[in-house]
Amino acid sequence: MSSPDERLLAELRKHYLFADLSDAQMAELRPHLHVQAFKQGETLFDQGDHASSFFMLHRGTIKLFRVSAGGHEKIMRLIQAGQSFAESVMFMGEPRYPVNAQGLTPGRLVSISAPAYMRVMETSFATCRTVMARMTERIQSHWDEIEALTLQNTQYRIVHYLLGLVPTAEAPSADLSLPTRKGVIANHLGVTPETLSRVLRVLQEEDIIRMQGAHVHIPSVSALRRYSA
Amino acid sequence: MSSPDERLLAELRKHYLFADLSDAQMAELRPHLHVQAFKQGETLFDQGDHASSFFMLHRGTIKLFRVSAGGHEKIMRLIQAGQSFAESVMFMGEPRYPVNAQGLTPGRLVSISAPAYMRVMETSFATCRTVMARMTERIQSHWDEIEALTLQNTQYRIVHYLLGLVPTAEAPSADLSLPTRKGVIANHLGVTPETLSRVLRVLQEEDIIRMQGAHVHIPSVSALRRYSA
DNA sequence: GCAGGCCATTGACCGGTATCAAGGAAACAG
DNA sequence: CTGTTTCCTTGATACCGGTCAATGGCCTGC
Repeated sequence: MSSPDERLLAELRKHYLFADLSDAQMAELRPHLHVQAFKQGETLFDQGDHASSFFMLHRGTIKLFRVSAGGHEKIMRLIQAGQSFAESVMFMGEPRYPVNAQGLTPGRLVSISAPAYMRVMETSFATCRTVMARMTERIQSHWDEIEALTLQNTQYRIVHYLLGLVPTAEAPSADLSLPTRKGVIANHLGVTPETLSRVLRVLQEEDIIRMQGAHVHIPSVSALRRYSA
Repeated sequence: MSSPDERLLAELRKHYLFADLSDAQMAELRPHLHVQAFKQGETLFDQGDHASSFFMLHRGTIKLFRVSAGGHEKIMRLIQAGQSFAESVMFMGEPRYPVNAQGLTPGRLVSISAPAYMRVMETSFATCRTVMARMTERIQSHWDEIEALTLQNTQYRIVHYLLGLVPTAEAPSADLSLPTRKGVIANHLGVTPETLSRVLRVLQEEDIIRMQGAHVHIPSVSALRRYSA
């Protein structure tokens, strides 16, 4: 746990949470930022924990998840380097983390004091507006997920997940790497690893995709897109 | 389509969108508010429509829903009198409604010009903060819904829906009316009307609830709560 | 190089929920 | 009051995806 150096600070300013802040505002915030390393499998916080900070992930991968009464786990969100998470604790009367967070890999993150950031935001409507815009995007994506869970079958969800990983939307073909283990992806999509495996096999048998470990080759993105219609 | 009268204006000010505004701010907003009646079954907007306003429902019930490629419908949210909806269009670069909206009953609503409200919000951090807090609540409820869809069976979801309708959390027993038709509720919960009917029958056979049309009597709320564990 | 562990795959089976189809009850119009 | 419509209920059946169990592949550490 230490303060971020100049280099990291410069990187932070590219993130939407800090992009619109003045140098003075940034300086005010600086003492309330802390860098923290974590190990693979390390618990960062548990659902229900009292929350005074939110985070920006610098290196590594984190899963945000909930656990059912029956002990089953559902990954709500996978956090990759450069993404922030748990900003919402800023706006809670009794701030508690709504999910568990655990490192999927070792990594480093920056914790941001929620009250301190809130004070700065009070003097930056531009930041306010950006934060609200991001929250709106998240709400949209939740609606998309709820729609997919109720209206579409698993094959559709898996195909759409793959399409979401395609780097450039226009290119006719694509090559991509799965961002994490297949079991984790399956859980995130709300299916079992067995089902994911079976669907991917069908896609390979139909020559829609080709796989080699975590590497996926899509000869025709439009063919894959047609497949989910 | 007309301007709201004094009485309605006073009612609006109880709503979180207007509660923190000064008289001057309210006066500035007034020309950008419009009252509008709608009929049962009337479409208020379609998903993808260009959006320059959001709404506050004054009387009646509205469904926000999406339609799958196969023509199936999923109700994302049921709006009751006093609730606002589609505020998020304020924060979009290219504002388009993310769902369809249709009247389930006849009713009246107030439309609010998104850019006008945004201008006012710029001068009221208190309102900003409240809006962000509401968005946070919505995000939480989406997470709850996603968790329920992936981690819990339909009986659990239905029981929890009933528990959410109980007026006072403390009372040992409860009486309540379903807010709309059962088919609509079933769709909102992501099940078929047949399944809802069957689950409700089981709950009645086990003497957990008693039903008479849209009226539900719960002899023991804690027994019902235990039922979903 | 070999043993052990983790992860992915494959197969057999089961169960929950949707679907299809029919009947019944309540609301509504004439 | 009666016919009509809409909604709810009930039953029979099908199917998707989960669960359980076994195998195989890859990586790691010794």
